[in-house]
Amino acid sequence: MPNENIYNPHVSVDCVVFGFDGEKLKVLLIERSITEQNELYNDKKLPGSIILNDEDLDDAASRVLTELTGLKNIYLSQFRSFGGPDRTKNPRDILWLENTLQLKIGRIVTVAYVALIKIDRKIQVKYENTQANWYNLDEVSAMNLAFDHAEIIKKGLEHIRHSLDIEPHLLFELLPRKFTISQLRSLYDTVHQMTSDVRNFQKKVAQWPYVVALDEMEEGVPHRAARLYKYKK
Amino acid sequence: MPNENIYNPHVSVDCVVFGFDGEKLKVLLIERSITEQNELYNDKKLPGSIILNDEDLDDAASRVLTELTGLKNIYLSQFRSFGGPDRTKNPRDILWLENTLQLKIGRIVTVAYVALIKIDRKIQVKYENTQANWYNLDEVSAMNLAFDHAEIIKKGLEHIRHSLDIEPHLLFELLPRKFTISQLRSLYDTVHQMTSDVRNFQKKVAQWPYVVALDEMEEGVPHRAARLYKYKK
DNA sequence: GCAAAAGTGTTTCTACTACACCCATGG
DNA sequence: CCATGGGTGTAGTAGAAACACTTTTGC
Repeated sequence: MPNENIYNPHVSVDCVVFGFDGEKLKVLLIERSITEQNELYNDKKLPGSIILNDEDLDDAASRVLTELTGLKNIYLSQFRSFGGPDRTKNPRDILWLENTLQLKIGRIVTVAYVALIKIDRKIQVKYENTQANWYNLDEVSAMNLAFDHAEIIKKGLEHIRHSLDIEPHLLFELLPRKFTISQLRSLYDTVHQMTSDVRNFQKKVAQWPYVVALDEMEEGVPHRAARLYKYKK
Repeated sequence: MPNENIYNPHVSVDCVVFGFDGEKLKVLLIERSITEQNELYNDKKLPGSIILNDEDLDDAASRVLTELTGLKNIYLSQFRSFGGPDRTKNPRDILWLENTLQLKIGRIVTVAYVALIKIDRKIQVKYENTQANWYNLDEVSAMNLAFDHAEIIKKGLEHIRHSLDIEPHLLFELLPRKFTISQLRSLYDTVHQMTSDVRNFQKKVAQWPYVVALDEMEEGVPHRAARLYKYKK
């Protein structure tokens, strides 16, 4: 198998890519099709890849994201590795791996990353015959997912909630460059699983020096237009 | 090489084991000796191991700790993986690995754990001809360490400071079963890199329901004896 | 009796909570 | 003119911070 000199088939990276559509947190999943005993089987998987020889883990995760979205400068953070000996034992997953990689596969330890992207950026969601789509996080538990990807998403969500809690700057990775306080509050509430008071929230962001008001208003809304703000590091 | 059926030589675990001696945080390191070109070379390394085939990552880390200390029920938490392609390229490290494991070694991705242990427990610090010792964390940066273990310790320290901050229960993993408020405060201050006020600290722990006063006092101290407390979950 | 650490209260300040009404705009 | 979401202030509470002296014990 020629790929053995290019790939390290013992370690992979997987990315839990989060977005925010104004109402809910979403995760980017790749559609997967497997023909198993002449039956076509569809499920989803996380964007990921086994690592290349001589490739650093962070670089592998960046590569996956760039190939998937066409974007650079995405917030990306390693959060956990998954290496249970059973995680690559589902026959469907083995079949898919060996077809995709043209490699004999044993146990794969995967290093998982979370990424945050602005869902409004027109991302190229196609990559090597794969189609990616955004899904609400609360739908994910009812889906068929490859490997232990359901578990990875769950842990990734916990991790990113915690990160967004202690590091509010990261919230702006999920919002458009220009946003209203309502959008920010909606995101904040979603992340913290609460409904915060409008006035108290305004006070809170007023003392975040990195949220600056613009001389611009929302347009095309059927009610009073809200002021736009931007994030300034 | 016969070990190939037992070990997975592509993935390892390393444990950053923290202790507290009453004054400073310490880390447990293993003395390593290498004979290189007829010269004996000494340095230190983290306790660790490549994983066994069909062994989960957490199990591998537990195994390392149990073999090292003889203890079970140690707080242990995965915090990060390190997989730079250069981390196993130092000739000294390669030599040591191949001698120790009797295996040809390529790149190894390591999954790092932090562990907390009560330094007073008489641990069996010997294991397979290795000798382990406690070192102050501020001395570590000046030491010769194997692989990228200096980096791993640094990241582990950051991680455990954060964990101890958001989860005060973990402080008691580092203290003796019976402790004084001073000891607890000293640990707290070390972790948080501050010097807290004595009275405010007493008030704070008074409302921690899991710190309970005992009917016992310190003994053998050349001043007023302090009350002893215990941690009750 | 003195050195050394234990133990104890009050005040201030700050951060978070609760709560209700008028405003601007599009249709 | 009405429906929809935007935007504003005050009072109360709870938790953290500042701050100094008396107590106990061994030597």
